[in-house]
Amino acid sequence: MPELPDVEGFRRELASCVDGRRIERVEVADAGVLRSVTPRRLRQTLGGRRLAEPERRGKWLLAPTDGPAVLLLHFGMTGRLVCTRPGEPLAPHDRVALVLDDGRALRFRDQRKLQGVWLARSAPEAEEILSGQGPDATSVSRGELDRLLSGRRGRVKSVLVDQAALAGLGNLLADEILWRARVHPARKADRLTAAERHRIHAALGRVMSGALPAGHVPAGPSWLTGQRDAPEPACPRCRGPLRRTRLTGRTTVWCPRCQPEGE
DNA sequence: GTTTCTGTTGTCAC
DNA sequence: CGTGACAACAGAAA
Repeated sequence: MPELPDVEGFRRELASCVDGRRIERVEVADAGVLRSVTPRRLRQTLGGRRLAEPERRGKWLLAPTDGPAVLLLHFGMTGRLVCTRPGEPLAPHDRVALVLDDGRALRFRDQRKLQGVWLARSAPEAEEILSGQGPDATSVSRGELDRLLSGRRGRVKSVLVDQAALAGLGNLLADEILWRARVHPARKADRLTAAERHRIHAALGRVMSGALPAGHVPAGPSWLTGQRDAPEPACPRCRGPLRRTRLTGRTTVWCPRCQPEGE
């Protein structure tokens, strides 16, 4: 699921669910998702507290408590947040539940447990966990992106999905952005022209404004993402066949006509 | 029935 | 810097 827009959706889900409620208790169904905290400390730290306004940073979700501690969530490939009604039975992959004082619960549901739940003792400790991330993809300026791309010798797609360079983009979004910008994903980042870098920045903005309100990468007919899993994927722009290859170990979809390899 | 592959996330060794 | 293995798991493909 989660790339930046999905996490933005989870942020809204968390905010509306927890909304001023007290956490009555914490249930850890599978401690395998706990990363910097024991079940006991999670229960003791969060029990009786309220969560403040949550914030998204790249693919991370931060939920400060009304104490010094900060809850951090990372969803990996299969994680999500759900707000359940009182008495809702535990779903197979519910790993952690924050049960609220009205019986509803915020649940961290995650099949594969590739990432998980962190608990920082303080705001600076939370920042420490996030350090090393590049600027958030929603707010990167044209100049910043220019410098970022110009200074890297790897392929442009690898740079876009590198969280240390730019935070928030994943496999689908990177393909979507490059397709809209008409730039081949395997182009060397430092050999892009200024015009191409500009197009990437513009496409980034358009893709974000389309995906953020939706809370996921849209798969509509005008989106490359809508074609990803089709048996014979066709370019929504030129109708030509899309190609599927592997780049940096990830499936990459692009249009050979709209995104020529050369130049 | 069983094995193999794939995947919206990462890290690590080479 | 790039590539591949791996982590953990389900569902589809072979």
